[in-house]
Amino acid sequence: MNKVFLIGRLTREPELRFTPGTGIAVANFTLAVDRNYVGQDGQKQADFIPVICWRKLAEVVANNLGKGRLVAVSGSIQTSSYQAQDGSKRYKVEVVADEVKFLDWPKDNKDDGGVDGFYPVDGDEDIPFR
Amino acid sequence: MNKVFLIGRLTREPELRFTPGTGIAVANFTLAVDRNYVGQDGQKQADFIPVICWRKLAEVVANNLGKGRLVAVSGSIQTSSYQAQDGSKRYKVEVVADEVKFLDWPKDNKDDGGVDGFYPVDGDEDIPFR
Amino acid sequence: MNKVFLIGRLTREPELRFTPGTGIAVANFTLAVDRNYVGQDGQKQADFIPVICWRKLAEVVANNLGKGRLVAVSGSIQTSSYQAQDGSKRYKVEVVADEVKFLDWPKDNKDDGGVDGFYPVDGDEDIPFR
Amino acid sequence: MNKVFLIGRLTREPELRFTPGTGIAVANFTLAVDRNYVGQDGQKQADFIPVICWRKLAEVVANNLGKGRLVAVSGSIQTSSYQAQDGSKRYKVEVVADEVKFLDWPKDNKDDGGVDGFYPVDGDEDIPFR
DNA sequence: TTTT
DNA sequence: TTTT
Repeated sequence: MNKVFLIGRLTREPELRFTPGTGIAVANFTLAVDRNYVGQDGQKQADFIPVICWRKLAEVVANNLGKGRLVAVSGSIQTSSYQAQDGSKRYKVEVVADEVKFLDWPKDNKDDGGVDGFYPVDGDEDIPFR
Repeated sequence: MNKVFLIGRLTREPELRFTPGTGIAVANFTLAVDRNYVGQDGQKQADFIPVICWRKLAEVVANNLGKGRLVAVSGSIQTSSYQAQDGSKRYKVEVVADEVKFLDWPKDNKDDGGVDGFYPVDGDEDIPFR
Repeated sequence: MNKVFLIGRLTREPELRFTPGTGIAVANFTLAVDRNYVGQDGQKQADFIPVICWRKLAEVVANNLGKGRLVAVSGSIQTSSYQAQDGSKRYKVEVVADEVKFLDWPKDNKDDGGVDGFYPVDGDEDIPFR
Repeated sequence: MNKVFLIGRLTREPELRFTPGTGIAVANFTLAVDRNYVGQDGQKQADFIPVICWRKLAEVVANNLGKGRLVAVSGSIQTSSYQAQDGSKRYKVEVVADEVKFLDWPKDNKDDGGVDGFYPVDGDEDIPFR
């Protein structure tokens, strides 16, 4: 069992890429998740969690989310290792999202029509994926 | 919201340390969490997740767990940054445990007496903490 | 381990009561949580989950939330049994909240001033409790 | 979002049934989940949570689990209403499992062969489902 | 109706 | 008895 639930805001635009041979969509973003407590010396009060998602979910995320947007993410923790430029082994820990739920919608958003009624209004729209 | 649930096995003995000035106990271990799927090319089938715990929980973990033990962990994801030896900034992602539940007990364990039947057998013992 | 995470909307005002002798605050509400799928025959598309909370959290909830508000709840499932009016034994299953995070704020809300910008806007406000 | 994680023991054998027309497998069981705290007056220290599962998972559960077995369940809370015998409306709250992980294996178990190597040993075996 |  |  490996389950994660996060609610936080994107620190920047998601990055969308495609796997070289197979052309599968991958999106990366960082989620700023506020801590409930404050550091005794005013230190960092948020965790900045790297999130990755794949395929249809990657595209929905890349096409609909931007810096500052509030989302809920469910998924799991994935670890991997890779070779750094200096040849040393480095370890990566990130969250693989399998659901991303939009929890707000920009107030100044003008585009509130949307094709064929699909439109993530009021955070009550689930992302179709997989 | 920042919630994590893991079930897996310790890859080695937990490391117990104490904070310099204040002497607060900290334990670190890595949890091997099996994936449900297998890589198409026989790749890695487990995630190796760094876990940290504090105070009483750190001591209970260090005194009772060892390599191969099966546990359930609940907690949250914590990120931090630090200076690497070469001066570059590096990022760390780990799980801060706030509950660790023992789910097995070594079969070859001889010490199965304990006062008045109190003994963390069968994974039904909750770790008192905080 | 007994952990629950929900995101949904209140179906009505929370009910605030106090325990008879001790005067401890208790609040009850129902959370409508949309399902991701639709019934093949247009059946119910939401679960209506009973939630209870205690003490300070009960008061914050009762004083700040109303019908239609979007929240995230973390807690656990609690079961109990009781005597029905006809003397038969009945079983109750509900969620005991230990965190409630506000995820929206009513649009027509006039009270958006607050001292020095502190105001639970944008779902980024954590409920202090316990 | 509607997510549940439980670790507990079955209070009895699972019940396996099949839907009337379509013959889909359904299994029901109750999970006894110990509470971390004790009632001030020695009250109940466990929650008895109704769990339902479907199809392949229902069959695996019914064929492999019995009273007292320790499992981890992930799933969601589902509510429904029905007509009681006296005509009154009654509400049901239960957990729909989508993963069940075996965490122990009976000590006195003689049947440790199993067809084609499939055998839930050491709690490290995931239930294949869906 | 409750498990260890 | 159900929310948007």
